[in-house]
Amino acid sequence: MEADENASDQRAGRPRDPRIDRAVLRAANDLVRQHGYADLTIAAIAEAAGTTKPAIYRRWPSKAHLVHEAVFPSGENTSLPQTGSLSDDLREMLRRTAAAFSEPAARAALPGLLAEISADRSLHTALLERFQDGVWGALRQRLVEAAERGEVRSGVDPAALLETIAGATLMALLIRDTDHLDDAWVEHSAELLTKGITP
Amino acid sequence: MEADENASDQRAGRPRDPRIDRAVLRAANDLVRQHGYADLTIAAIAEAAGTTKPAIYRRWPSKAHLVHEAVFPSGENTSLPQTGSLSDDLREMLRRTAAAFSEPAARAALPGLLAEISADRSLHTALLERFQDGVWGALRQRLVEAAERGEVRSGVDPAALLETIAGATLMALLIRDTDHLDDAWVEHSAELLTKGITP
Amino acid sequence: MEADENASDQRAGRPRDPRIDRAVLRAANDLVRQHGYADLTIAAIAEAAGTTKPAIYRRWPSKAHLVHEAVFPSGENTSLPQTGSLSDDLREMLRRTAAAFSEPAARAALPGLLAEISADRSLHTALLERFQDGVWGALRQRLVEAAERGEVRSGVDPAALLETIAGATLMALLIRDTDHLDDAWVEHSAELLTKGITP
Amino acid sequence: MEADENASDQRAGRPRDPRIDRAVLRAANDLVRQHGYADLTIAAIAEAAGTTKPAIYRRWPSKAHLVHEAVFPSGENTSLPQTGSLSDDLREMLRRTAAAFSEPAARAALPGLLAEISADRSLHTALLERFQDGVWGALRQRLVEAAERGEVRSGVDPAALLETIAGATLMALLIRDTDHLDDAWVEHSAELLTKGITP
DNA sequence: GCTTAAACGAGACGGTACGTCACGTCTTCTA
DNA sequence: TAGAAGACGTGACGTACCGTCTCGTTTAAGC
Repeated sequence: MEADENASDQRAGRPRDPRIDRAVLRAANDLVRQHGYADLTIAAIAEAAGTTKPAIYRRWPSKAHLVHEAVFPSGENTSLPQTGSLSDDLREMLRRTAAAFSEPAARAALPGLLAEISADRSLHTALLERFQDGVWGALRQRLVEAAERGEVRSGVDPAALLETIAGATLMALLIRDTDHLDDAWVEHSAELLTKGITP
Repeated sequence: MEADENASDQRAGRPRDPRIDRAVLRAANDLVRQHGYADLTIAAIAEAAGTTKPAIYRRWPSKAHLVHEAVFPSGENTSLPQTGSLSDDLREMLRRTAAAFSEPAARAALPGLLAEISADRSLHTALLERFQDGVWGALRQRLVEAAERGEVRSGVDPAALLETIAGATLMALLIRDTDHLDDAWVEHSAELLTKGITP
Repeated sequence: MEADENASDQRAGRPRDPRIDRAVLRAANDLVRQHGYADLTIAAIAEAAGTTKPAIYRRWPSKAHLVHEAVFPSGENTSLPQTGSLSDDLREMLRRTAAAFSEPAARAALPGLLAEISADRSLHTALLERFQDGVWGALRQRLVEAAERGEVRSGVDPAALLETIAGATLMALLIRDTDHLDDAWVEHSAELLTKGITP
Repeated sequence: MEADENASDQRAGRPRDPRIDRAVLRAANDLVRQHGYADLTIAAIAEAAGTTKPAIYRRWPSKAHLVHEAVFPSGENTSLPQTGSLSDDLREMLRRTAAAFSEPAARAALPGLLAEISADRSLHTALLERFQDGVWGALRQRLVEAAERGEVRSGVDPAALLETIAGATLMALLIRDTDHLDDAWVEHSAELLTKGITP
């Protein structure tokens, strides 16, 4: 992220053991899926990862920072397939958001993460960036292109549309009993939003 | 929960002091607004209300049950004005949801409440009922009526629409920096959804 | 200790469980004897006593306060036998001090306690009172009586003599390898001090 | 410990920087005086000395070993002036012990050192040697000479007398509030012990 | 001049205890 | 029986310091 991290990346002192980073992220993902966010303790993560609490606190300032990284890894595939159709783009976007939020670890962690986000600005920023750099960025680009082609009526705010997609997905998962959102839900929601934004 | 409050509400022994109920709800509302949900403690509520922890636990089974009652009082005005226009109904619905969620205590408590809801079925039920009995019930009725008049295209699921409204509102508040959602947001969202559901 | 603790000793709220006090003191005494003062942890004491850390911290402000009470119980027999001879009094005093300091728990705890005493005024006071109320008070009285009978040369300071007795005993235990100070040591020290204070 | 410092002291590799030894000893002395033994950390000493923890652990095996060297430097003046009088020798001995123990760094460190000594044999040996080689050795010699001249009654154990001197001094400093022991204390104690050992 | 080996600064490491906090319950006395 | 008061077991918190280790970088002595 910073320019001075390339060449002489090596900071003084003993370097952090990257195996610990990986083991902790994996343990956090496992445990949050098994026990839920509230019953997740740093000590348990440390033990499952074969390390100690201080080693974790050296890397992440809080449980939320750790879990958000464990549950939404940054390296996820972000490229939307070329569909050429705004309707298909929306459908794919909904499918992906639903899939990401339904993934067991994410489903277990999201409500807790949202609670902490609303009380911690640094987390807020970190989580938003993680999504902007991922799937959402791609859709925003498609929307802009579609608008240029005249397929989107003027007055549609891309950011608001993304909020609606994410919010509808989240709320559906929170309210419904089901474990995941099926194709019918995706279809139904895509139709609603497509009709909502076409001229 | 309400069934045991019938005719012979009077149980043996000293009756509960209703002033404590009121003082606790008021204190919970104040404190959650000032310190947020996570930093809210039962002991602090008890002290601010001039009573004690056991007196609170006699009335509410957990912090979440108390706060959800303190933040979304059951006696709120629920009747939608007669507009006759589905578009106006939607707009009013969005306005009310945004207002309810933006109210300082609700804003501070909602994320925390959602986190606990997703881990506690009885809370889940309680919070949903509170909303179904309130504003959401009215809109559902309007939707059904509008559908009968042919103003809503077939295939629109009222429950999904409500989820979308609530989710979009919640997500906008979570993501944006602003304290409240302005009229432009309401207008924009109403237009999106109106177009989305009309035949 | 305070006058208002008699009649209405009962403070509001649930009273402390006296069995916990006893169990903790016994456990502290056991553990300090087995593992030494430095390796003694509050958590281990709590576990051995069948209780918890907060219950201990409610009663004693620090490990040192707890241990000093566990190792030098206040109810010890304090009355010196009537000997009528200053020399015998001194010998008995040395014997008792040596016995008290040599008792396994005391031997294990004393160096650590002294270290904490020198950094904590409240402990300083507490430990001194514990001894003044015990054996040392009796000897001081004997010295005064002997001085009145002319058996002690003027210029002898009772406090300094007590310091010498306690200091010699402590230092002998710290420096020597032996577990306890034998009769020969008592005899030898008594003779030194008797000759030192007679006119 | 000293044996490997003979002729070919020079081991392969970069030699240790003697300025670090001096800086660490000075920093330890300063810090123990300011903050006391318990609140003294190796990291703080390292920082104050402008070096690092490993450099310290390369030189001293533990905090106690370092502090005992920092607080009782080995090069102190040890020769007692020739008085020819046992009484004067005792007085001088008490004066020196009181001075050594009252020196601010020693006063702050002694109780903590004693606590660690009683749990670590190697420290025990090291601290005793430091004193035997210093002032105490001289007095022991005087006592033997005085005994040969018949100025000391038979049955007086030089070791026990030294213990009494050191113990009385230590205890006086532990118990009293004063910063140092004045001449009156020295006089009083010297008289007590002189009378105690003369035939 | 090159090699070698240890000291150096920096800082992460596993480990362990700390003292505190809030939970929700229980026990006492009093109203 | 409610209420005020406060102790209870439980369990996690985040921090601190220990003494060790692993880096990359000097610094001499010896070849």
